[in-house]
Amino acid sequence: MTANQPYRYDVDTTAAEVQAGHGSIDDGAETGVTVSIAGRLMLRRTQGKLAFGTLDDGSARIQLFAMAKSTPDFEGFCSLSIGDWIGVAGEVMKTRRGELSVRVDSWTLLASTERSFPDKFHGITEQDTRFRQRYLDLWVTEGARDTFVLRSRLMSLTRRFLEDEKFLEVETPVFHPIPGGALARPFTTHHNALDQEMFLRVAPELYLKRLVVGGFPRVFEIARVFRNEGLSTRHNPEFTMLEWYQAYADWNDTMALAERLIEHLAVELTGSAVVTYAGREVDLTTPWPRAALDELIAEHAGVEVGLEQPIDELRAIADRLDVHVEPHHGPGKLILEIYEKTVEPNLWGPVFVTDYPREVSPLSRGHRDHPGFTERFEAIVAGRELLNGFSELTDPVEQRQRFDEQVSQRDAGDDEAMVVDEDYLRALDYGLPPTGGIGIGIDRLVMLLADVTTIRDVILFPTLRPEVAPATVAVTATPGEVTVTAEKAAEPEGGEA
RNA sequence: GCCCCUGUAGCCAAGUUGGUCACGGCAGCGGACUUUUAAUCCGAAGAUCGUGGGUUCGAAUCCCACCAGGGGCACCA
Repeated sequence: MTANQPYRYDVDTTAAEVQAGHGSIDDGAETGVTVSIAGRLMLRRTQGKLAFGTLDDGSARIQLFAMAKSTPDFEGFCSLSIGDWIGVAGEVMKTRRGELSVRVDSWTLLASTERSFPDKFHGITEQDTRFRQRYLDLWVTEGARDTFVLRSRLMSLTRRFLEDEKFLEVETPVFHPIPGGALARPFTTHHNALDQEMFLRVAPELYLKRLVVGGFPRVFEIARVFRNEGLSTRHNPEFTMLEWYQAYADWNDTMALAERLIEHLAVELTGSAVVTYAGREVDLTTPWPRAALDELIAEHAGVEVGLEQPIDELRAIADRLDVHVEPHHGPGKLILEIYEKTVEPNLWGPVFVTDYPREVSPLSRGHRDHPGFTERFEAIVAGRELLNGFSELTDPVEQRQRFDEQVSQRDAGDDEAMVVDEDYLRALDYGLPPTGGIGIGIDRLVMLLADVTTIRDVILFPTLRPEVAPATVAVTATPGEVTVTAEKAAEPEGGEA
């Protein structure tokens, strides 16, 4: 059928526009308005000399009304398959039963489906089929498209918001010679020509701050980042992080801007600053409360913790609270672990948790009046960590010390600890002005505003094991040559690769 | 990485104390039908029961291993 496939088709409206423009006409009435639309045939009801179809063009569904006496190739129209792409031109009218329809005065098959579409009523229930064949899921699962439309609008609104604040959108490398900017295990890869091991970025942070050094005082990036960690309803190995850096600003400015952005997105996308997530309300109206991490521990766990306490005492508290402890954990890490165990599950938010220990915040500037802690904050919204920011550490000498501490932690067995980035230190040597910065998990923000509880419902193609065994797919080391031997792999298509 | 659950035609789905057990629906195929709405009606067809072993006279059903997915735990955002 593709042999006769037309090269193009003139479309002049959408199903949603037809519904919006003519929904109120009388039953059985005609409008005199002729439209041309295209999409997939999702339902079909033939009835002798009449046929009804349901066309979905991605915007909405609209009924097609065909009559043997006026529809060209009526037999052919009746034998279309569910899932076929067609273009239809005809008058907008309403049937006697009051269904707004486009009368099929002419129609064109644009593409036929060679595979049966899923059950027209039940759709797809197997989760992996939904993710692997998202192109079907988007058609047959109620609301599946809406989430991704919301995601797109969120991206667009975010860009506009930051641009209005005079931020410049930039793109920084995905291949990093040194992984940095977050405490996370990276993916590794190899560049043949350079014979160089490379890391996929775990965060764009260090490059973005280099750009502040370079004279862009307000920069942001919507960055796909990669972390070699487990999968869960809240984690996908590749995910999207918004980061921005603002010169001459501190963490207070950054918190204020972040809460304002999120309130703005909620109002624009859901119509209200009060959103419902998993059946429970979250009021995103600014300002959000701020609470120091050690004070929260005192409040929720009833214990006083401080960096001046002997490490054994902290270990004892951790043990008593059934907190997981590793030998290489210092006092700051212990306090963070105690917080995550005793406080975080009880927070719904929104709330800015502030004052993280220096030991676990190697890129954050020391707190101006809370020794041993930093001007770092995370926001908990709907019970989840949504963002992480701080007054940036600008002093190259102290930054080197922090890197060295990270190296010690790595040597002590923490494989998520950072390594020294000499070029970043060199950049700091040239002077980084006071700067506030932040990273916001975009996928989780979409989950919040779309009210979905699994990250796989906000990522079009989430990471899954391949359907074919990896061993059957061989990628040669020769540049430009990729050999795919898997049985189910796509057969070569003609034309350029 | 650990624990629990799931896997029956393109899709949905019954059957899991082992014995006409492969029920049924949608889609597809053939036919009827001039206002349907998951259209309806009639007819014919479609299944290595995730894969591979094992137990048994007999396995979708019991056992083992493996593959894939989901949920939870752990780690992170």
